[in-house]
Amino acid sequence: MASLKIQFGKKLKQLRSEKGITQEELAAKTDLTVESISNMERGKFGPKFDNLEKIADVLGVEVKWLFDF
Amino acid sequence: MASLKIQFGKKLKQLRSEKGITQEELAAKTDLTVESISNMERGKFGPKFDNLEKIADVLGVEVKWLFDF
DNA sequence: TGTTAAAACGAAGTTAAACTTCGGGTTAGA
DNA sequence: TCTAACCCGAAGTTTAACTTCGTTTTAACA
Repeated sequence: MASLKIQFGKKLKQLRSEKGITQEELAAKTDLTVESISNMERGKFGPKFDNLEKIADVLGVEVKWLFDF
Repeated sequence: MASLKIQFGKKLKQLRSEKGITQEELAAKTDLTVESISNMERGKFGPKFDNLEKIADVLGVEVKWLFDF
């Protein structure tokens, strides 16, 4: 079973794609860099708590759906 | 609407209580201190990603249920 | 009332993971 | 080709998570 970071990354990428927004747009709206978003989607690291909330807000989903896998 | 840390903290406390385990037991099984667990439950800070996974494991729930509120 | 376990709480210091920056490489589509 | 979007590694920075120490509170119980 893949690690939580990997699973979270895949879900993040999936939800972002479904919303039709780019990594750059997500980065801008969360005050993060594109590299950080990329790293999250590839499971290199997970977001800290405050950014988890920001990401969910921008994607327009509840946090729990980022962990629905 | 309460912040994510506050909501998460309340949910953590609720799930831990339901399982009938103390903060000390949870701390021991997650390699954290009692103070850290206490701080999380009171919304002072959220766990980092790796510890989020550990906490869910010890409580015997999927991560997403820690964000179900 | 007195005792104890469990948890709350604050302050101050440490650590490590999140995050950035820089550079180059890959993929997919027009 | 050309370009937008994304991948990827390495090295440095930042800051929130985490610890440590100490005190206080709460609730349950003899």
